[in-house]
Amino acid sequence: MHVSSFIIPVQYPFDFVSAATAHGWCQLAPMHWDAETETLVRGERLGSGRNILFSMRRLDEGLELTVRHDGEGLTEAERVEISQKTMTMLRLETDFTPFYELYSEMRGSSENILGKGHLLRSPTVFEDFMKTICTTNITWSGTRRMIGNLVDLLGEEIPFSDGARTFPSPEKIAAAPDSVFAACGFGYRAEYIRSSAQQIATGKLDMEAWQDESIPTGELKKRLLGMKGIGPYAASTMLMLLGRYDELAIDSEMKAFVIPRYFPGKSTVSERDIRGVYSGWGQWKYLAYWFDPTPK
DNA sequence: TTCCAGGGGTAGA
DNA sequence: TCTACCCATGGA
Repeated sequence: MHVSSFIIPVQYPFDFVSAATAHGWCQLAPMHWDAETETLVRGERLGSGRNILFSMRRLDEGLELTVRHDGEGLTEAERVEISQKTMTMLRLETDFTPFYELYSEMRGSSENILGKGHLLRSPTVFEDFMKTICTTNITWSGTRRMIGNLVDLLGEEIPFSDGARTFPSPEKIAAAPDSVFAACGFGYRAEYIRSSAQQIATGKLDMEAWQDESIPTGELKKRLLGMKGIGPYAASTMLMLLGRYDELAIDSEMKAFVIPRYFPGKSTVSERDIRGVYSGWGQWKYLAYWFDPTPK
């Protein structure tokens, strides 16, 4: 086993712990958050064909990446690939300054928000899509179970990693037998997962192209809603993961947050009223909700 | 047993 | 555009 370690520069303020843990993605395989060491760990298959386990940790001089792998030392291309995946996962290239400025304007100070906003995402749009499908109409424990099963049953083994695996490719998921889908416990979501993986595996769909910032949000939303299994909630969640924060993903969780704070005494509130709560936040509505400090 | 979860597809108005 | 009904699965 080899352990390689290197540092990638980070522009501060950047709140790494917030980025890694502010939403539940760090609890979904093949990601793992070690709270004690404040380290984010993930299994990954590199373009070179090598399967690695890498972890990231904050240092004053930047983000330290530690990579476990077999065979020879990492090539320069592999280091670049790991760095790029890290940048994607933590949105290190996004400038949240306009959000902090608006936050300061709306709430009087940006002290509590500086460095936050980098909600963790997967290295690929495909992985986030699979995970988003598995958050619909199910408890969070169910989401974790389904994704954990998917990674255990179809992900590739990583040497010297204590059983860690990679997230399976679209091809692997598309080709998996029904028995594996049943064992994952997807329920009726199985056909959505299978068909989207097949569209990618057969080259009919390039989901990674959705990262293109020149696509208008409205157009992106239309494409998302055209996918089986993606409705208003899932489309808005995907838009957030794609770095578009102007839509709210209204689900039972958001209602449970908003109603006692903004509509005390009411048992139900229309989606229109919920949108009204964050209507003044322009391009940053989702983050305004996510980092809303309003007490109950 | 029934209800429902970080909803969505479909049919019918 | 809106509503009723159905959808697998597991936990409460």
